[in-house]
Amino acid sequence: MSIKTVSKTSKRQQLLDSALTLFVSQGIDATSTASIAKHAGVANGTLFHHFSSKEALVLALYKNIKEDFAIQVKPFIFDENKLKKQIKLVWEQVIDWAIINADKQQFCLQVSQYHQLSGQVKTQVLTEAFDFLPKLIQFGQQHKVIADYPLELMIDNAHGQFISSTLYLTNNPDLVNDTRHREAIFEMFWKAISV
Amino acid sequence: MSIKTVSKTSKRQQLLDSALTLFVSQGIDATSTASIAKHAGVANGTLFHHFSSKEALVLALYKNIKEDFAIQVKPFIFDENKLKKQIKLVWEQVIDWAIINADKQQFCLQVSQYHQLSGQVKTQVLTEAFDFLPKLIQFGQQHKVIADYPLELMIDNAHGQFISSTLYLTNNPDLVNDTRHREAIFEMFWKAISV
DNA sequence: GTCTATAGTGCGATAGAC
DNA sequence: GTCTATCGCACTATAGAC
Repeated sequence: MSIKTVSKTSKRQQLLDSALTLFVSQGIDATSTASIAKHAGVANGTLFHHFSSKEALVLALYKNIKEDFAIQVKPFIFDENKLKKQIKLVWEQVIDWAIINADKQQFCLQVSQYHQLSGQVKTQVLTEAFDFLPKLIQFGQQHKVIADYPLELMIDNAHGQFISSTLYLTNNPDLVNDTRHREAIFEMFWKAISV
Repeated sequence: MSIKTVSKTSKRQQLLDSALTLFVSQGIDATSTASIAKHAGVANGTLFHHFSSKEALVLALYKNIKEDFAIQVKPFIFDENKLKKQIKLVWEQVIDWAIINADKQQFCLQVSQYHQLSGQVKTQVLTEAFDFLPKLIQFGQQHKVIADYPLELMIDNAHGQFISSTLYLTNNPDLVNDTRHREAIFEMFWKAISV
């Protein structure tokens, strides 16, 4: 890897990092491309060399985050005898990721209401990154551990409970390591989706 | 009520109606005050006579919607012997409202990510309008029908499941009257919050 | 209370030198 | 690949006539 390549990657990454910081603190629309470049310590025009438009920057950031997130929490094998434990582990990992990466989680919520990106594109990013989710649910349904409600509905419900749980913990940081609250959060989720 | 007053109320309401339509189809930030005035059939400056700023317009619209919503679904008395039925009724009313008023529901989601309005103001609107919600949950907990998880957590969880359920039905309009799906939606919610 | 006209600002994106 | 400089446009909010 040449020095040039390192420099290239670096400026691009600096722009992504600065964009995340500013988007989360000000909102996406309220953050100008000029302010992102300034915060990243690069020139105005450099941003448009790496990203063809502001929308393209937002999408690239969104994709990076969701793909990293999915890789970190993806379980590789399903074990029918330990399925509840396995799902609990995934659930706790997912919650922990969202607490530790509160800024990235917040940005993803912003993107969900960012009209300049089409719903189709956003859905595609999600379904490609989280392809293991339908498999895990169907596996649980086949082994009579997960209730057999419609698949899409269960995914949306799980997503909704994930978001509300992480918002709750982010707004009450002192409860992140409180066993009673963490157990209650998982219990509600588990009772909802299990047989 | 004089003709003048009627006319005043009318233009103001036309502005609110047009704002809702344009916000939902384009996003709040992407909708200019000029385009709202044009859509409402009034002059540019008239908007700023009724609302001191764009933010004030957004807040007024948000308050109107949340207060109307809360009034429509608020139960007046709690009956310990029919509590599950009563909660199911409220739940179905709440879901039905969000489906019928899909634009208003969508706008509320946009507001939740609208940084120009402080989180404090938004929370205040919600807690004042939905003051019956903590009372209902605590009543259920006292009568051993609702699980005694922390109150705020249950409210957030219910809110999360409400949002995911209405998104699911809005994206799949043919399922709105499908009994299997509607039952599954309530069952997940009920299992999560009940003892 | 409603209008027209516009002030004043800040934005996304491009051009062209290095 | 990075920079400086800037174009052209759209926006919020105000001023002042009616």
